[in-house]
Amino acid sequence: MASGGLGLSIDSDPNSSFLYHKQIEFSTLFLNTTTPKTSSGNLYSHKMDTTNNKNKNKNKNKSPFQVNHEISHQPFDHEMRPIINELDFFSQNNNHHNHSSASASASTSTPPSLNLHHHHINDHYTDPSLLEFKVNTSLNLLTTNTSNDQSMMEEDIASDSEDKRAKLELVVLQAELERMKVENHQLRNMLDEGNRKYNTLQMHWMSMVQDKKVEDCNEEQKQVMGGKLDEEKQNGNGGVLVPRQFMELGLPANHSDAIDEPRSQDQSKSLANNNEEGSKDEELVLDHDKKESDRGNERNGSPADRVLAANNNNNVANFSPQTNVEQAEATMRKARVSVRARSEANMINDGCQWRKYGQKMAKGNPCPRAYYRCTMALGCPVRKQVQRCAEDKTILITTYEGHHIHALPPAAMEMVQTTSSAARMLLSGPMTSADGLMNPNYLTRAILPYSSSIATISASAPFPTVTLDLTQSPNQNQFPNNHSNQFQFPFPQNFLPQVFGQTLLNQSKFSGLQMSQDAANSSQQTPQNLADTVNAIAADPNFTAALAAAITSIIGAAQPNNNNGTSNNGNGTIANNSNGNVTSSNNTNGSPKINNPNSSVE
DNA sequence: CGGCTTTGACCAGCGC
DNA sequence: GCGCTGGTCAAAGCCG
Ligand SMILES: [Zn+2]
Repeated sequence: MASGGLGLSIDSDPNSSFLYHKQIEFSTLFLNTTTPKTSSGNLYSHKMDTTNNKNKNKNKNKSPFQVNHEISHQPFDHEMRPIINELDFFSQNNNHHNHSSASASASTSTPPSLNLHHHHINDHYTDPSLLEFKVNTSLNLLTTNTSNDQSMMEEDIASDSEDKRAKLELVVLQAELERMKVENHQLRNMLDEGNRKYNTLQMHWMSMVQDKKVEDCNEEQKQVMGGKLDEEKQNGNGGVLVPRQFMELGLPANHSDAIDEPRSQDQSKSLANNNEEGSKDEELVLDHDKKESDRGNERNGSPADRVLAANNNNNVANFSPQTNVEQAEATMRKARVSVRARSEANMINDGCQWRKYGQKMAKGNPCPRAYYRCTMALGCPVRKQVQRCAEDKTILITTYEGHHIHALPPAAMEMVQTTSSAARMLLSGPMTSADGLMNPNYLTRAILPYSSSIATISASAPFPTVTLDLTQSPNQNQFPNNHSNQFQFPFPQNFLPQVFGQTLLNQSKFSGLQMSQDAANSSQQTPQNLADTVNAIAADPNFTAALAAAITSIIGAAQPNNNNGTSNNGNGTIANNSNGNVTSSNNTNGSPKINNPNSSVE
């Protein structure tokens, strides 16, 4: 609506913004005025005369050079009118040369004096003296009230033209404002794009470095406990399926795949940072015995527990020196995936068969919490808790824990993929180093693209938990108070991620499920190792801190407001609405299948 | 009768 | 040590 709307083609270049145009003109102007006796300097003086009487009067009393110099600086201060004149001038020139139609419209609406001057300038462009003379003449005509009718008419025309110009300027400014907005938006997009690419490269680099480090660690571990590894392999091959799984869980050395490397690195890193390595190892062993083995030894009632006990005993007997493995195992078994979904039914149909083994009244929730155990395979250690949300009883919260030892039906796969995507995004998502180091209850958040799911991950010990919220739209503002902590972040595809991915739920063990994000690593890694590593990673504050530091270094520049070191709550949230780099295969539709089991949660 | 649910009891962890 | 809470067990009962 701006250019040409009033018959004047102010901006000859529709793609360029007004301000940019102005700046370019300014630079040209300044350069010209710094050079004495240049024709362009007089040109500006002349242009001022045509539009500004005050300047025109001033110009009369000054030498051409002074006038030119003074006026040339006015646009730099605040006055926009000279700028437009200048633009107008050049646009007319451009129009003359490039756009005959536009120049025609401009000439029709331009006062005769303007055209006259313009032509004079063009005609005598190379003669400063003549030009100056013309300028003075023009001044007299416009500013002095002579009895010349023609001068009166020109004055009226000039006043009319000023009104038009004022309107035109307003319109032009508005248009330019719009252009600026659009351009600003485009620049932002470019910046985001650049940041995203940079992040991806950074993540890739980190993963490569990490892999290399962990390979070294694995080699060392193999040298230390080579015999035990063979023993472990024998158990895994000849034993029952269930024990083998747990052996895999706790035995990264069995698989020198890259997936084990992050954990080893993390732990080696943590150990290196800890001066009390020996005592820490002992604590880890004891803790593991207490938490896992003792339970199994004392409770041999259920087959699952017997399996747990057997595995724990094996692990302890075989790998008590290998605290890394045990720590990872203990951590992994505690990793959880929580799914929130609206359901009138009492349980989400996740494709598995469950047997209820307990029910308790949870604190702060009038609805009881039901405990289920997977019965699809004998000894499957997977358990889940089902509970209705206290605030909204239509929301069913299902929390999974453990890893299936059997193939899963398609219905379960959907849940797996959805949750995996969420976990992958969350793990690969950013967090500040401060969050990772200072806040044990680190929480991040992601909005799954192409789905109405919002996922959060809490790395709080001892249960790293991924929460997939299927009840809300990503558009909803769930954390109005945390906008300052939210920023876009693209998820790298090849970082650890694919990892967590399969993981916490790990429903895909032995199922041959391929993550959509099949990086070369994932194809080489066993799902169990993925799960193992992911859980260890999620629970390892050192790793999360390192990851956070790296990511923060990237994001910090783009998001200065992101408080790296001043996060004062443990729930600093990070929102991701990136829809670019996450190749999520999840087809979540926000309405998981519901069945009507006999069990009752309420 | 087998599988499942119900439900009270038990245990461990944690904070005071 | 005590109480609270979460998690689990297992006997009893229900159901197809
Ligand atoms: Zn299972």
